[in-house]
Amino acid sequence: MSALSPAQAAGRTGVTIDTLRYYEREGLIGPIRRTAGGRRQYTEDDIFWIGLVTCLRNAGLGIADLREFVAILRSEHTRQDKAAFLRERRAALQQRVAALHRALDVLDEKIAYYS
Amino acid sequence: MSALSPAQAAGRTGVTIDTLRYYEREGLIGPIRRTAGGRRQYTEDDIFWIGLVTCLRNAGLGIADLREFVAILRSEHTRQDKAAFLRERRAALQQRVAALHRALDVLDEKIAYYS
DNA sequence: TGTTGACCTGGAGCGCGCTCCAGGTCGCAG
DNA sequence: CTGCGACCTGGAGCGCGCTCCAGGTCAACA
Repeated sequence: MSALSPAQAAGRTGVTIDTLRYYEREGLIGPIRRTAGGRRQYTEDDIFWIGLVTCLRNAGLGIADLREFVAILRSEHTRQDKAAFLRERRAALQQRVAALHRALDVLDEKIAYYS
Repeated sequence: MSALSPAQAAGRTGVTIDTLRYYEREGLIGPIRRTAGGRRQYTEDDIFWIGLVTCLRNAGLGIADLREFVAILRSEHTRQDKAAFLRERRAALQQRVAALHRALDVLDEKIAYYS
């Protein structure tokens, strides 16, 4: 069973070791399995989940958002509740996409002006 | 000539008075014209520019980005240079759009799973 | 002219999301 | 067994983007 060291996990995910520990403290990932001596051992599942979290972070979700995200997906809520929550988050992201497109339009207008 | 008080400017733009002053200090807007007594008087042009800045802020550009943006547009650079700079910024925003779409895809997958 | 409230300035404070540090532990290589 | 580097913890520090505050000024109105 492949177990990755913190350094390897960091390499695979593009996230620093400190940030990985921070995410774990904040409940965004893990808890990560430990060796007898207390060193973290990341599994492929952990790596996958970290990728998911960073994807959502890159999209602008905050730490608190992600914590709620993780908490709900892991909870005993019904599938319907989970889906509803996800759809709500999805709508929030689409708002951000809309804001981005407004900014692109502004830029395009300026570009046209200077071209 | 319509001159707006700080409170009116804030109301029109949806930005607080403190933030307006902050943006001015940082060189993102203005300098705003003053009365003999030192009070700010915002013009319609100022309001328009503030809208542009907040649009770009909402899209995720940082204060330093905006400062550079303003500096270049106001500079004596050639039209070509300005257009090139704007296109570069545009590309960066599109990267953000792409990141957002990746997150939307992730969410859609989860939604499908729970539906 | 006096009161009142919006405004002024400089600077401190704050929440977020890391990032770094000190002082100690683990575990492999020699 | 020793050395050494990767890892551990708790906590401090930092850059960003505001936000708030104290102490003072301006201007409209009674």
